[in-house]
Amino acid sequence: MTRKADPAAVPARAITKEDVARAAGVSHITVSRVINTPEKVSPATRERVESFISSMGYIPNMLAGGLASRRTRIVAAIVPTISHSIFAETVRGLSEQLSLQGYQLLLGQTNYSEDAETGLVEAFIGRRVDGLVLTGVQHSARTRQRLKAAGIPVVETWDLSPQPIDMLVGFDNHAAGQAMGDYLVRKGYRRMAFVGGDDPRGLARFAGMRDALLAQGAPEPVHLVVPMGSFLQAGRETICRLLALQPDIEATFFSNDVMAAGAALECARRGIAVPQRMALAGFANLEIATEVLPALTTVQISAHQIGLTAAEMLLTRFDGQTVPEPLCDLGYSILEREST
Amino acid sequence: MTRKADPAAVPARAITKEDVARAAGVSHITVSRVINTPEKVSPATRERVESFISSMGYIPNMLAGGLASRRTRIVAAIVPTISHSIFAETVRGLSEQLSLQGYQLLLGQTNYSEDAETGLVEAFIGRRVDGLVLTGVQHSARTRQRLKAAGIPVVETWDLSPQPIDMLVGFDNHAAGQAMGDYLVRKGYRRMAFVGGDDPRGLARFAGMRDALLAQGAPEPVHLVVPMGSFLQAGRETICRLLALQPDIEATFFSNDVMAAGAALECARRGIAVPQRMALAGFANLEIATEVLPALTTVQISAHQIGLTAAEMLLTRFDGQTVPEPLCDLGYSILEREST
DNA sequence: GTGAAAGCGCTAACAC
DNA sequence: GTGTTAGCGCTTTCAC
Repeated sequence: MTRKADPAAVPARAITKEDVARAAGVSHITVSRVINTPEKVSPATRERVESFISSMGYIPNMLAGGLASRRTRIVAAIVPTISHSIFAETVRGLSEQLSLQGYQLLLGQTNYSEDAETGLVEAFIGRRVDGLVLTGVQHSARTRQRLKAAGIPVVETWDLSPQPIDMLVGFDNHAAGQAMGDYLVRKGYRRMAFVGGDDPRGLARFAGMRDALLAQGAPEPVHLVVPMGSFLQAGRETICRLLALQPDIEATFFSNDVMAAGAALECARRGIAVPQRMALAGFANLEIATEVLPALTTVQISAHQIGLTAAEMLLTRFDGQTVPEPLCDLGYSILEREST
Repeated sequence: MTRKADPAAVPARAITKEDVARAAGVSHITVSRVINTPEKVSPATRERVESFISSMGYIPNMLAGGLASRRTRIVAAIVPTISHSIFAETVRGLSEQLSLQGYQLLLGQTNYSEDAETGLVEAFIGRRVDGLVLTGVQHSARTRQRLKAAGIPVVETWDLSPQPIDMLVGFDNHAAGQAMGDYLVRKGYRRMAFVGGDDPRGLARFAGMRDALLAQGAPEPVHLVVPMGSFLQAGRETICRLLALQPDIEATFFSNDVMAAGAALECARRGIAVPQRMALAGFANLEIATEVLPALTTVQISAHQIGLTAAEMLLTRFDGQTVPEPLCDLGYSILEREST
């Protein structure tokens, strides 16, 4: 078997529009039209070219296309982490909606580091992505400046901002924390704790809760900051620590459902009655919040919808249109369940 | 305020190497060298060029670079779904390792559809990704052929294959299922069930379990196929259905820990003693397996390591070197906990 | 309906 | 150490 006859042999160079054009007896621009604007080609040539495209296994080089057209059909998303499902739903929504229109998703993870975000933004601008989805509204000066200079559509998510870079889809973290604080006070809890990360959204939720408690005459809540990472375990360990240090705490509000679920599991293990001895509340209304025992009171937000809406905004802009509501507040609501 | 004077104005066109070169009084190729091979430029010019790069906010166009160099520094990964953490850990490992070397991750989700995978593979080849990471070893003929023709490094993951496309890092799903079957028989269980999706890996795990039970003289296990989606809930519902239909089942092996955890939660809710009345086993050793009550016996595999190893294999190949062990079996082990 | 020419911004190969 | 030349494969613009 000679090298040449081997059908599985890897060709030295990929097939180009030129190759297809030559085979079909047309110019490469006609091949381009068959792919991008088929209505501008006569049915006869179109069919011939199409048959050659498929028989030769031609796959257009989108790098070259993007360079020439200045459109890559790539959207980048930057999230703190893809694990533990908090942002995974948003990414899923984005990816679903985008792929419907032939766009691809470039993914970046910051591990909650602003420097990492800055680096990723530059890398993605270098890739000439058509649009960018950011988590949160707090970004380095350098990021904001680069984004402005690049002039590409940007959607900030998961928060609201007085000065958005461009578009935004999220909800008010401070108000959501406040609403939970109000709710817990109304339920009769007074001595409370908040457990969350030191990211801007977690801090805003705490501030909201604290404001609510103080306004209602309840004591300042204990604030426990946990490193981002293994969430269930963090919830379990935190509730232990809390009960040891401040046995009089009556309710704990966790910045996310996974941590709250970890706490609920630990309470079950140690025979701590929830909510009688300790009430538990979470954030995000993830699946685990309804499934754990007792089911968790939580703040319902629309993680998946954030992704869908962000994608729609971007697609509208790519289409040359103006987004009617570039600042979208998806809101939140308190979901009362058995844990409080 | 004139348009021109506005410092925030978006320039008509992005800054190029040419622009930087002109400002620094060198040729564009020198700018290119400063960025790609700084050691080949004299310290004096290097510093000057660097200062212009940073003051002008120049970001290289990697589209053009990729077209010219035939290297995009992009790796694509295709997973069934990013939600529910089963593959999220692999993606995280990949992304971590790749970003260390300046590579970016293009992500695709198939929702367990082979057609979707085929489409994504073509789209990614069109983007001229430097490498591709696939989930599983079962792919359409078209996918295999496209991949072969493209000649790019490919890593298949999460399974073993007699005929890998290129490289592979995974474990033997059949053997893992068998090991769990053997273990459960050894523990004295006889009437058992398996719950999983109809994806190749889930089916292989079931087949392994069945082979083990039959070989040991236990009855054929009941096989419940569940749609992929909300896993905790699926686990809960399945265990209800199972107890209603086959009350004599003594142990259930779930194709993933999240489903098994859902079942454990439901058993707790209904006062079903685990493992006395019903033993539960999961797969993957996710965080939830250790945190749920009772902690779940599971098959430990290395989801994160799969991503790391895949990235290392690709990087080695990008570096022009040969991967010493292109077929990597990461193995598995039975982790015995309280649920069996 | 189809094609020719120009150029997107960069790197590779080869000069000097 | 630095520059010149020639593409990479495509789309855009303008002819025909």
